[in-house]
Amino acid sequence: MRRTELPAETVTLARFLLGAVLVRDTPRGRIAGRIVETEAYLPGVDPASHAYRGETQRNRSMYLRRGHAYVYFIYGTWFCLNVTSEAPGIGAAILLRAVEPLDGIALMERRRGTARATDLARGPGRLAAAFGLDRRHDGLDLCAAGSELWLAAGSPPDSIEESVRIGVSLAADRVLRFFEPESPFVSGTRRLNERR
DNA sequence: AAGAAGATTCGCT
DNA sequence: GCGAATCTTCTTA
Repeated sequence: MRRTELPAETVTLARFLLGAVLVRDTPRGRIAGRIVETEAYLPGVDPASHAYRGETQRNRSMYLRRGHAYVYFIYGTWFCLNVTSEAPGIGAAILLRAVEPLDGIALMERRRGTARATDLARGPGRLAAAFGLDRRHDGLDLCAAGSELWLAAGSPPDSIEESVRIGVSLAADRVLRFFEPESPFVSGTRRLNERR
């Protein structure tokens, strides 16, 4: 698989990442999935972004140059993986919400405790769990040669659908979620043009 | 120092 | 559909 070059603007990157492949190379083998759902957390004024109130210990990685991993822990149980999206010093990122499992499916099944393909990585917490991601992966360069976790070129979706972001209470009306509408691996119930 | 909220998921009703 | 689980982080509600 070939590495990808990333576009330089957050929403553009959120759309670009659909169809790209997330890869983790572990001693037990390769885990890979095709990205089918993303959410943008914008630079500047975005009250829903972890970077809205400035840099803190937790969101430090969001300020890395585009193409780095920002992994955070939430609800006492789950990790979520983001791809940073702007220039160094600007806090912004794309949340990876769902992938279609491609490689390492047995590893994913073991980590997730299910064999149902559409439940392996549908939702950001499940995705990170299926890939075995945690704090160790925070700040990794997803475009670096030899990186354990990296982004590969894939196949672009036939079409892209948009909606409001899922699970956010602030700036809840902003249409910043992007997904492949035909994919059964997409999370959430808000599909197709729902823009509450 | 303490408390509330959170970019979620799962199981039960 | 609703609430619990579970704990880190930030704010001071």
